[in-house]
Amino acid sequence: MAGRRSANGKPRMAEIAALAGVSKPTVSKVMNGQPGVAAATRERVERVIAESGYVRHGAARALSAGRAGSVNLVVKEVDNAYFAEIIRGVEATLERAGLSMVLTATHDEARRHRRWMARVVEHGTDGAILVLPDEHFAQLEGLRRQGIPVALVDDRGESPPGAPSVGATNFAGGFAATEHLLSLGHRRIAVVGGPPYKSTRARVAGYRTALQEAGVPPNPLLEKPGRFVAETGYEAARALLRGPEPPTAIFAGNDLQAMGVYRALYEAGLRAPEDVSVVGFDDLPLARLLTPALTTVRQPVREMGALATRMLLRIIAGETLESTRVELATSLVVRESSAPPS
Amino acid sequence: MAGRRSANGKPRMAEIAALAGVSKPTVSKVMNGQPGVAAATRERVERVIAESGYVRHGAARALSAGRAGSVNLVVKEVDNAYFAEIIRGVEATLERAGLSMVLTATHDEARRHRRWMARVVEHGTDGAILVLPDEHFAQLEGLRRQGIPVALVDDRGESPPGAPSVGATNFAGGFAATEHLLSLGHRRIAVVGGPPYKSTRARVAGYRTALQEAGVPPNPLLEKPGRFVAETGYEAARALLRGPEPPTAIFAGNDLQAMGVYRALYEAGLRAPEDVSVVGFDDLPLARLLTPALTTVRQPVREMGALATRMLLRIIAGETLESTRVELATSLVVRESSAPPS
DNA sequence: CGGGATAAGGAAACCGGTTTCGGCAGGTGG
DNA sequence: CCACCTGCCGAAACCGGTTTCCTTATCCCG
Repeated sequence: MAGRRSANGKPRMAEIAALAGVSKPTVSKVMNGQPGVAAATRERVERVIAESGYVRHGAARALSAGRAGSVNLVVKEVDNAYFAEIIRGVEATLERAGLSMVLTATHDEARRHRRWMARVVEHGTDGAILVLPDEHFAQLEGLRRQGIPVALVDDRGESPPGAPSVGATNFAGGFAATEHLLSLGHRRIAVVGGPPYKSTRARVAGYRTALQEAGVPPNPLLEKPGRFVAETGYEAARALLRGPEPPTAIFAGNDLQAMGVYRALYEAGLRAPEDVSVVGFDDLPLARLLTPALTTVRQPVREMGALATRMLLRIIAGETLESTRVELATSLVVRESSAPPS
Repeated sequence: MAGRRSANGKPRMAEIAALAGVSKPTVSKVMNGQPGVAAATRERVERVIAESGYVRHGAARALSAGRAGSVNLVVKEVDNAYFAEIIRGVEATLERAGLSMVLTATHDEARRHRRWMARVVEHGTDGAILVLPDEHFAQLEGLRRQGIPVALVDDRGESPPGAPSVGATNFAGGFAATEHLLSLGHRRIAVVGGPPYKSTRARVAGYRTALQEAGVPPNPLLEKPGRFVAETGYEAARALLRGPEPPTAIFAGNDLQAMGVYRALYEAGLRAPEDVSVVGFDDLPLARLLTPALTTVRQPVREMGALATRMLLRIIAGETLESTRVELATSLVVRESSAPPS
């Protein structure tokens, strides 16, 4: 009985076929835009589909066609503007390709690696995009051994061979930020670092190089460690401001840290940029909303997500990528938080 | 040949069965923890599974078992702290339940409704969570007619019957914020509204009621419309500050608008809270990071997402919910941006 | 007008699990 | 010693599409 509905009441392809007076394969061909169907037949089937509001059963499609129709995006945290921007870029690109996005958060807990990896694999996605992966090489390799194509965003520079990765020109960004402060006349420029990613180190390296080229001797007291959260920017700035020779400018490792720096200044009764200039990194949407609006190094985060997605889609499609590592350009965005020292 | 691998090289259940010297159904029972397997057999199968790193094929599982193992979360935008918090709450709850989260963004484009609805249905999720749905009743009804359980977060108050919805006590929040400002001695208190959601109107209603109870006559000039983006808070505040009788306090419709208010104050050379007190709504993570830290009405956004998810899971499990509408309590969080008028 | 090429469409196999149902072995009670 | 029950396990059907392959109808040209 082709006209019978499935248990949950959703119409099945066989029913559509019966209504249109054709067979299942013909309906399938119509829905997938494949040739081999007469124009009149095609139109008739399409009308029946439209009228009945028929939607294919995803799982069945995935099973028989071998594609899941979804890509898994793995981030550390969801509630973080940086990751949100990447999610946005990935989402937009997948949407255009007609794929769904499955979001997995690792919460940065090493012991959960196996869990989410199993989840990713079991959900049966067509590929995975990992952002700032902390995972060891071996675990990534495990994903790929399961036959799941992988693309990386802002990785630590240990990508397994064959997995494309998208980053930004962090060195150039750190250099530009520092050069900007130097050109304003600053000499005592502090920097707040981030976690030991390759990208973070490159930013600090750019900072050091810019100082060196300007003939400013390096000062270890002005280099503070941190993580990519506001608190560490706050702590670092507090320590710096209380130090023997407080800086006239602070280059924060990212925009969130810069917010922490703002807070430290606020509590100390100081103002940016009058007393201390502040420069961030990332140019998250909130950077321009802060008061004063934050001078920062723009990292095309959304585009990085979009590009990684496009690369992944090409791998899934079976194409071979010419370059497996791409770095998008950073650019300095001068706003209100930087000015010549008083 | 049970030992043969599938085209993509992933081991299949038949292979595992062969390795363990049992049949497919037995492996299936073991993996699903079903009875009818001797302890010794179970252990043997489990060892083989562990050793081979076998992971079930999600699509096949979804097809035959009738459950997809994923829930679709539909939001307007991904790169918005409010939605990010909800995503976080949903993600955590689903993760605990062993389900995957599929994220769909509507981008608030009415003409795309059919598109994402089709995507949601076709991906074959077990249920959907809609946040701040703009959709018409009929379209929501369409989703449910497809047999997809739905839960709503912060809806406009037109939920179709049977779909649970989670909100917050917006009226009480608006009331508390205004009462706080009144108790500080403010009388000229402005409010910036949001889009015409039920929840937004309730906030303004709370504001009006608080003023009324305090014997402060309503002043239409102090009520500005807006949307939930920083720009409208900025515009509204600018207009208010330039008006004939500028307010001594501004109650922004949400935290993003409050950032816009901050900017307007900054550009006017005014400070919060010395010149103008500012109160927000939501208590997004960034509220406490701003300078001055924002006094705001806390809305348990993450919990709202988590609760909606739990309700959805119960519907999926076939349970009947006793109450279909839940409102979580808001609470005033006093920080630095509010003080007595000077 | 006959034979080969081409296009349209359908029957059946298949994807990889889950579920149903029946068989068989071993234990128990009469 | 036999009938009956229980627990363990596997053969086969099934989920709802896609793909392969073959049949049939139509067309074209010598």
